[in-house]
Amino acid sequence: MNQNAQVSRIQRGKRTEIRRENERVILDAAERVFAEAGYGGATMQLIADMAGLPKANLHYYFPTKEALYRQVVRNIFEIWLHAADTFDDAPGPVEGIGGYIEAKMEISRRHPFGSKVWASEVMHGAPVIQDYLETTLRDWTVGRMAVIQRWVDEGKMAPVDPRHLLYMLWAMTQHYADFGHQIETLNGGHPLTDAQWREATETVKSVILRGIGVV
Amino acid sequence: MNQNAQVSRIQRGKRTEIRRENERVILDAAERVFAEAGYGGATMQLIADMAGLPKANLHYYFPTKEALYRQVVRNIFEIWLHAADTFDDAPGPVEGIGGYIEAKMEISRRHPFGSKVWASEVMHGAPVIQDYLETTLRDWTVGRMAVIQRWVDEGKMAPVDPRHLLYMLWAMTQHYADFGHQIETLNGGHPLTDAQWREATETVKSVILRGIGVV
DNA sequence: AATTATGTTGACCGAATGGTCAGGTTGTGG
DNA sequence: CCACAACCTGACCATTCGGTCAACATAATT
Repeated sequence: MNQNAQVSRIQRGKRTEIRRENERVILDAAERVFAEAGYGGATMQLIADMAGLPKANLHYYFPTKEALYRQVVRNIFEIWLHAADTFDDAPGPVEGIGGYIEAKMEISRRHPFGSKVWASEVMHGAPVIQDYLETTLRDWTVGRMAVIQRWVDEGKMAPVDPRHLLYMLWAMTQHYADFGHQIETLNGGHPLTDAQWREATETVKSVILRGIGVV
Repeated sequence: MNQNAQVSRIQRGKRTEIRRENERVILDAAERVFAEAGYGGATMQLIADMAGLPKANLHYYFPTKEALYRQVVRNIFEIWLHAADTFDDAPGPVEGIGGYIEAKMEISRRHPFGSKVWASEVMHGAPVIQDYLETTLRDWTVGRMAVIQRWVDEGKMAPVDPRHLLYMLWAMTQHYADFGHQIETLNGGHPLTDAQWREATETVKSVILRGIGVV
């Protein structure tokens, strides 16, 4: 019975499980190495070492360095998009934008490597995910801009350009991940504590919400 | 006489002039290539091609790739620091912070490559300019935080955490350089026009200044 | 138990990269 | 005009990198 319980919970064939686990380990290691060294600076050997696997094994699961990188970037992009769920059902800018800031700050904290990979990719001209920018991200942006514009029209917030407001939100929240090293250095070399993260989030929220004329 | 005029204006010895000019050309090309490809992705050959010089000539002026990179980063850092001159003699937050935003937005526009190199360097853990972060930047930051805190104490602005306010300013202004490609893509593939840059600057300024309780 | 499909890995390869160097050219000071 | 110094560069080298492959090990299937 013990065996059955295990099988039904996790093991749907050991093969699939091995594959799932190895892909996860490799992707985690790759995300970190790509973030710390950049695409050009990252080597398959380094990723392999961090994953605890021989290099040839990486090429068994991901045919090329670019394919591996592509998968890492797409994973981040998914997380990134879902942060906007808070936007959709919000009755007004206080909950919508305030919640979005909180969600994105949380992502910066939980996924600093992914955020850096994304930033690096965009900074280098988005060679891999240009199509995503032109389709998914574009649609997403247009949709949220419409929501913000509606709030403006309904007098729920000051008449702020929705596009640049979105850019400001992205910039500030991602800054805490992408420039985390600089922030840490200016914090005496220590990572931000729980309280400091809360402080940062609250400061951003209060300045922005007051800045768009709510509260 | 024509010869004398030229000599007195630019040529203080042709040798020094050649050196100055070549170093400038190399540094410009390097800044661009490092920004677009990252440190690891940049090659001396690529920089040489962009500078229109043979690769061996680069090594004559800059012994190693790292030395060249180091010089590029330091040049950016200098520009970056000078943007805060507006801070010093300002009577209050409207002029001080408003002027700082304008100055940094202008830098993002004029030196997009440099900004990206800086961002890349910090994102990768500042391997080259860590000492600068710990000394120059730290002192700079402490100084400006004091100015902001004084404005708060004098009741000239809302009680906003100076440190996080500075981070917000850096984040938003640099975003327009570092994520310029994303912004351009979302702008239909066209670079921001003069009017759009003004719009961006004004939006950032108005939201922030209102957000810190002035105007 | 035998056969097949999937996973594993050390050894290897061609290409590219950072850097060197010898032998040249050009400017400069005497 | 000469000699020295600064500048220039094609050819070259050692190293490293992404990627391949053959041989092997393990799991699934019949």
